[in-house]
Order: sequence, then structure tokens, then C-alpha cells
Amino acid sequence: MELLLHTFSKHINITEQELTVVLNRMRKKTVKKKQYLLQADQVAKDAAFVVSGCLRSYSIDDNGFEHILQFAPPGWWITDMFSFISEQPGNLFIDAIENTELLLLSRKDQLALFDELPKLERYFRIVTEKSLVNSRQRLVENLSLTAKERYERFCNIYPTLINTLPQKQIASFIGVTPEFLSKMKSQWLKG
Amino acid sequence: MELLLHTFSKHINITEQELTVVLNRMRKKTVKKKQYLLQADQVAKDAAFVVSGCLRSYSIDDNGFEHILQFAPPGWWITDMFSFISEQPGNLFIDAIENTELLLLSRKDQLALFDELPKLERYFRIVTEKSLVNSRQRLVENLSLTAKERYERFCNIYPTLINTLPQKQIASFIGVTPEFLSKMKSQWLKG
DNA sequence: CCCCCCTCTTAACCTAGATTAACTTTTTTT
DNA sequence: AAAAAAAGTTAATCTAGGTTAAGAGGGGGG
Repeated sequence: MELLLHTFSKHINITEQELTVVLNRMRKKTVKKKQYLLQADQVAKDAAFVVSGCLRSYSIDDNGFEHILQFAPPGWWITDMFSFISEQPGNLFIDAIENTELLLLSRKDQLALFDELPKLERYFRIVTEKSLVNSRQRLVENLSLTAKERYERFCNIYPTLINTLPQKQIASFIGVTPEFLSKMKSQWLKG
Repeated sequence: MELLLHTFSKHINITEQELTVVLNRMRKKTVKKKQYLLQADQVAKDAAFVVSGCLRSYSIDDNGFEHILQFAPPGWWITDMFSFISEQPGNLFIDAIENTELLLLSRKDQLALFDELPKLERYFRIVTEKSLVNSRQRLVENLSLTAKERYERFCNIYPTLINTLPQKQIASFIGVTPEFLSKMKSQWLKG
């Protein structure tokens, strides 16, 4: 897959042979729109690399509300990191926003690759560092910005998603109710 | 330092020689209570390992409010990860809650050690994975729990900090005003 | 030892965003 | 193409938590 090669190449130099070694450990999978890749209480055996389509990860709280943690368009990795590294049942759901093609890599295979191909451990070290920066940034923004400001940030950061995504899910990501997002947008047009 | 050895040993096997290699790249530093290790707009050249005392990292928003991201008691690492990995000016402050002894490791030295000692890259890969799990978990909790529930979680997770920390800082960490935390605690006694 | 600054408390009032509910529009299923 | 389900809108009402203000400890530096 060229997309996978391109994605690795952003952070490490990798040869075709090395890419083949990695690909031999990965399995293709497709998930249709609205179907689950993972549900809460399952163990996330795999990390998923999105080739086409889009996935989302979210938790459901005690009141039944969804809180979206991540969208994964093509070229992104997604999993329930807690479950993936601890091999314990997690509390995240991952499902497909549209028909999606994936490459799966199990934790076992990932760890084996880290020994075979130290470059790959470096790649994931870097990707994880960046995800951490991202997650902490989002935490700060949730604590310090208003709903309107968070919506604007979302539009800037995910300009491509803004048109394809149901508004409901944008609301869930920025941490407001769909009703309130709708209200904000109409006040927008007036003010 | 035995604490550093012990901390590495939780995730990797490391010999005394290897530890020496690492220590040769680290510098001792002390920071007195209320003094800064890092301020916003500076580049975080170093990651800090806390030997004794306690640090905190936080951002200050446009209204002058502090939002605490992390406390670092002995055995923890702390830095402004964004700045540390991008080598650009960051937006976090790090200061000492009490007189603190540190071991500093610059990004340059860290990257050099990753080449010399692949084990160390593994160690930081694992630590970063865990930090990511933590940060995402906190994000979900901020979106789904009430202030009271977040306070209870804090008490469970940091039982040792609860007595040493000014209540103001606990409020900042869980994302409420000091006034509201105070109010919650008094309602607590009544209810 | 005292003063000043900082932390904590209490209470009245305020607001961003949630809740509820009824309705409209769009999408999906058959 | 009809029917059903899901998504979005609007508006009234409600509340968790913020803001403002004023007073009460309390500990560290001169």
C-alpha cells in the first residue's frame, strides 16, 4: 500500500523490503458504515490503519451520551490504546462513519516487529508522542475555550470532515449537545 | 540514582553500565518552591525526571486562569511535550510546588541515547503510550463526569497529593473555580 | 513579632449550556 | 415511492458551575 509507505515516510526512512515485512504482519479488513470494529468490554487486539473511509472512537457515559475521542480519516491509526497495551477489556467503541478499508496490526505482531525492525518502534514512538501532544492540547482547550471557540477550532483543524460529518458528531467531539450547536450556528447567521 | 533505576526497571531490563551511559547525559538541577523550570514562549530543551519534591505543568488562558495538566511527584517525567519534540516555543509553564531535585535530559541527548541504547527508546515509547492513555481518560472524564465526581476521582488517584496540595491547585486540575470546590466540600459535610 | 500576601470560605447573583418537547427535514429501508 | 428512522431546528425552561465581593484564617519573610 502506497498510503502506508507514505505515512511511515513522514517520520522514518523505510525500504520496500522493510515495508513488506510489516505488511506480512498486517491483515486487510473492511468495515461497513455504522458497523463496529470494537465495542466496550472487548479487548482491542489490533491497532487499525485507515486506508479509505473513516472511523471514530468514543465512549458512552452512564447517561448514555457518546463522547467522541478521535476521528480517523485515511492515513491515521486508531485503537483503544488502554486495552491495546494492557490486553484488558476497554471502554471505547470504534465504528465506521462510512464504508472503510483497514489494515490491522495486532499488539503481538507490533511488539514482534519492534524487535525485528527497530525503525518501526521509532515510528510508533514518534506517532505516540504526537498523539499525546494532541490530546493534552485538546484537554487545555476544553478547560479554557467556550463552545463557540471550540467549534471554530474544530473547523480549522478538520476542514475536510466538516462537510461529511453529521453535525451531531461534531457536537459530541467538541463537547456540547446537538441542540446547542444548532442554536450557536443560527445565532451565528444573525450576529 | 536508585530511583531512576527503579523507574526504568518497571518497563525494561537495564544494567548498571547502561544506567551510567544514561546518567552521563543527564544534569542535576534543583528548583526551589515557586520557581519556574519553564515558562510559556520558551523552548523546552529538556525533559525533567523528578528525584524529590514535586513539579506541576499548566497553561494560562486568555483570561489569566491556570489550567494544570500534570503533577510530577518523585519518579515521574515532566516537560512541555509539544515544545520538546518540535523545538518550538511552547505555551506551558512548569514550576515547583516544593523544593525539588531533578535530573534533566535534553532532546538532543535523548535522541542520541535512542541510537546508542535502543532499550531507552523502548522505555520512552512505553511511558508515552501510558501518558496517552492517561490523557485520553482525563479528556473523557472531563466531558462525562460532574465536578463532584471528578474531585472524587482525583482523591482516589492522587491520595498522597490531596493533603500536601493547596486546594486551589486541585480545583485547577479538576477544572472548577476554587470557590466552587470550597462550596462542594461544605455541601459534602451537610448532605 | 507583626505585617502582608495568599488561601479559604460564604453568600448573592449571573450565565453558558443542558434539558425537554414539539416540529421539520433528510436519509435509509423496504 | 411510501414508511420509518435518524438528523436537525426552535423555543421555553432549568441548573451546574462561574462571578463578584467581602470577610476570616494563616504562614512565611523582613
